[in-house]
Amino acid sequence: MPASSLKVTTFNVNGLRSALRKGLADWVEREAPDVLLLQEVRADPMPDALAHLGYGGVWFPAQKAGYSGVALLTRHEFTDPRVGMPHDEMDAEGRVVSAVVHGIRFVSVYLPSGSSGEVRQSFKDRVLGDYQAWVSALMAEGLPVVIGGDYNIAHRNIDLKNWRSNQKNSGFLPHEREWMTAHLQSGLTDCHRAHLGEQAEYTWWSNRGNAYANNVGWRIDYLLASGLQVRNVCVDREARLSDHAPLSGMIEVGEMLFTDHERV
Amino acid sequence: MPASSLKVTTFNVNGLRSALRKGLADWVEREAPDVLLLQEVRADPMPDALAHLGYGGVWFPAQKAGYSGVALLTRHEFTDPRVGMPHDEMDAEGRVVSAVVHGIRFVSVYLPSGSSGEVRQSFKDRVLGDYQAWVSALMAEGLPVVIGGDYNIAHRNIDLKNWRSNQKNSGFLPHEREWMTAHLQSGLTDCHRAHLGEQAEYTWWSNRGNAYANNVGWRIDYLLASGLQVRNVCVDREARLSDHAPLSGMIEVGEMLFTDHERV
DNA sequence: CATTCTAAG
DNA sequence: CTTAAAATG
Repeated sequence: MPASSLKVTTFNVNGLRSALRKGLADWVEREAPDVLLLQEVRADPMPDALAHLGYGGVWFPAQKAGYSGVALLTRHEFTDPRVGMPHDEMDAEGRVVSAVVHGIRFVSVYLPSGSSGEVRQSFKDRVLGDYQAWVSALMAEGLPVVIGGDYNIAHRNIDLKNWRSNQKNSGFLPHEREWMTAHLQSGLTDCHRAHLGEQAEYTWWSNRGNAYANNVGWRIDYLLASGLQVRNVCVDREARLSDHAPLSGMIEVGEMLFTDHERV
Repeated sequence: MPASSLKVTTFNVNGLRSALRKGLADWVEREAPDVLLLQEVRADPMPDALAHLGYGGVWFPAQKAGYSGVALLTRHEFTDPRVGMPHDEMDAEGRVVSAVVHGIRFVSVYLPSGSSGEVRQSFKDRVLGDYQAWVSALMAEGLPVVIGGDYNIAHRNIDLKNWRSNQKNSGFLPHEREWMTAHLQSGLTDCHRAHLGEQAEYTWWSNRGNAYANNVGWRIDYLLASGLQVRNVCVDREARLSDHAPLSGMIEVGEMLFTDHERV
């Protein structure tokens, strides 16, 4: 067996059942990610959803039915699954899950939206600090880390179509952008941005108006990495399985990390 | 102009907006009822819905949005529109509307369902007495009366597929059936039954299971008449615009009742 | 099981 | 605009 690689996909499915109705299973079969990080599952755990393609994993639903919820699915063996982080409010909403696959800690995260009003914005602001601390502690454990998720923050002007008119809107507030800068400076590479250079590419388009047709989008989904490189990062804008697009990348892995029965 | 007739249709649309999406306007254009009695409109008044076909009329929505609501639409002039009856609970739910067309008082009525539990069954039972008194008073006014509506009661064994297993279910309870017998004996003809003889024909099929395909239905929608005859009563089982079928009949009317500008 | 409303995004 | 749930039938 030659030196191999792991494909990782992060995807806010906006309702796993909805995405499945639209053909998510075919997409997953075609794209065959080794690790699939899902956000906004909006359902109780569905271990059977992609089991026929060999995927198992960790589910972390919100307490409230039909709301939020994340999952980490993989065709490989995984260890040390963890759900939540030390933040009661956040954990009630099923927003972080992680596990180790081939010596890499993968994280699926769905940071809160603040767009529905002050209450949720201040919740989001409170979460950001605790999440940063949690990620720093995770990185300090020594394993390489790959985070995929919906941060509900566009980092820079090139990360949304209309940055000028959105400077007072949640998701592009100055303090959110500064938090994102600090988050990356804490030791994470924004793999998608690294791959794009200064080009614009979005991962989410509002359902309202003709945002998708006019490519009036935001880049709020990220693949972040610490201690390894993610190459070939790409957005599948054509998937149309959600209001977000799947974001994928390749991780180079030495052959010694694989065992035969895991690679079918 | 020869002696003419009025076509009347009663139809529980289970959401007027839904029925319009499924082609109600085409159905109305094709069938061209002179008077259209609607139940379960489940929307605020929609005077524009069938205006392009010449229909205007009286709307009586429930106070609660998206719930219940009746209407009486006609291509003719109408007088003395009335909404509700003296029953606060009933009137809050938009369940009776009437108007006079060509000297005939038409009524659109949607009697409550009792199937969701005791509270609603006892509401239904209370309504039945007051509704009977209201209809008797209406008939005493002297005009011929045509009532079209969803009574949520199957009268006799032949009025539902599985009468044996439904004897303890709301809609076929002994006291409801007795009420219906008394209602008819108060001076109303069950025009559909009169037309059918002892044949079975249903007007509603549950959405659950394969009730429609297996014709496991109930006859709970009625055309009732006092002081005139309704002929050619027919159910359009094929319409598929609702879980109910439209029920129509013809009323013979002397030519002197028509004025030219009303017949386009 | 289908409709509409609500909360949320 | 879309999802999913809740209430209602």
